[in-house]
Amino acid sequence: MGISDRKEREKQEMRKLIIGTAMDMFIHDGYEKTSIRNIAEKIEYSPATIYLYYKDKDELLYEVQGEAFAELYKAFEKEATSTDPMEKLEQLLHSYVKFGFEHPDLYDLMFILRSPMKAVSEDWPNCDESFEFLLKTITPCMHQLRFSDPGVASLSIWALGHGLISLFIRQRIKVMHLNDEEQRALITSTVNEHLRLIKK
Amino acid sequence: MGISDRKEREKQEMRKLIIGTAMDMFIHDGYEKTSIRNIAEKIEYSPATIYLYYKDKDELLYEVQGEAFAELYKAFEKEATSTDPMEKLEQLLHSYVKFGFEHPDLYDLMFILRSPMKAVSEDWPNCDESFEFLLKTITPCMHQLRFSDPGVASLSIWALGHGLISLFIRQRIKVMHLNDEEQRALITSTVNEHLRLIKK
DNA sequence: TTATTTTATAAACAGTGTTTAGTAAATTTG
DNA sequence: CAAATTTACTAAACACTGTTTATAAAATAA
Repeated sequence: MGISDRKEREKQEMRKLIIGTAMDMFIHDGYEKTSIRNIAEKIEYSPATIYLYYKDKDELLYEVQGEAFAELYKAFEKEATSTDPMEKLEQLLHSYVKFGFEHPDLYDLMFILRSPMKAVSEDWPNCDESFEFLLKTITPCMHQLRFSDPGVASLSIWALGHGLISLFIRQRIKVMHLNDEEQRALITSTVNEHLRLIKK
Repeated sequence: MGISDRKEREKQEMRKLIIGTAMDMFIHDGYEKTSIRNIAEKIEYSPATIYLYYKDKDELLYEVQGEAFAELYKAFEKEATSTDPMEKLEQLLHSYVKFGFEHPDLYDLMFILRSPMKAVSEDWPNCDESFEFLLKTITPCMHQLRFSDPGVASLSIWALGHGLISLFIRQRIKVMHLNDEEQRALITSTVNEHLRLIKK
């Protein structure tokens, strides 16, 4: 069965080539502005070929989201390393916001873009891990936090971070009449204030 | 000048017909799924006619956003009426979240959708008023809040509310494995907790 | 009534996601 | 090895999209 092994390998390589290229183009030009035809052109295949490996553009987004969630998790592992539970929680939130600042297009496609149908009906690939990281970081902090419920605590922290980044990325903070640098500084201040407020 | 008066009046009526229809369709089917052709068909004009009254689809969104921001402001005026500053602030945040729950498609187009170019270069119509409402509600509360800066205070409250609603609307809270009703309840709890935390 | 301006549209352009029918190459079978 | 079959790929088409242009009809001005 050497031939079917190689064929399977080649199939997986082709899939990797497609989503790798898709991810690059999503980051550079955004999801909506990246067309199947553009992706096909870059990998020097016909547009129809992509449909032999992926059901539709939605599935392409779904797969790229999986890669992106894995990258976020890696950032968490690298940056939220403190042995002190509270400090680790602070590092985690800062890591999340930093990810949004440094990879706005990835963040967009992970948390702002309309969910692909596959993600709604099934599960998000590598997304649970990141949320688990938050939950497991919060748990040992609960006695030092002004929350009684871990669900409320985690959602409060996540929503604040997400709210700040998504308002920034989609340029809604414009109503505050600040320039880019001032906006980033204000967001960082607000994150720090929130971390202060939730502490007992 | 009676004729040009009537013409101006007719022009404004046509504009109202177009954005009124556009708004209805944006709410029912969403911005992306509503096409200029669909709008034209509904008002029984050719697609090209719409371009005599509005520059492009972006401008249509910009105008509808204006209407939507005005509606949000009206909701604020109706629901945040307390004479007690702190209570008024609580009413305001609850009004904001309620607006998101009750008009998810409007909320989407106001705060989540990519900004129209016109809104980036110029100003958002009727958006400043709503943010001003928040600022003016917060100002007399400052001495009772655990914030020193009104900018941080207003952004913290806005970002939390927006974070919760946008994660809900774009179905990201799915990772917490709760049903729709549980999600709404958790969001309301988190709002109440935040209001408790920011108080001195 | 004629000339001019205004208003509306049919048709086209360049793009999109996706499907279908057909071809050429690789593999399996006799 | 040759024939049959499966696999991999693509050209072309379908049904859309936002937008522009050239043209016709209606309303107004001269």
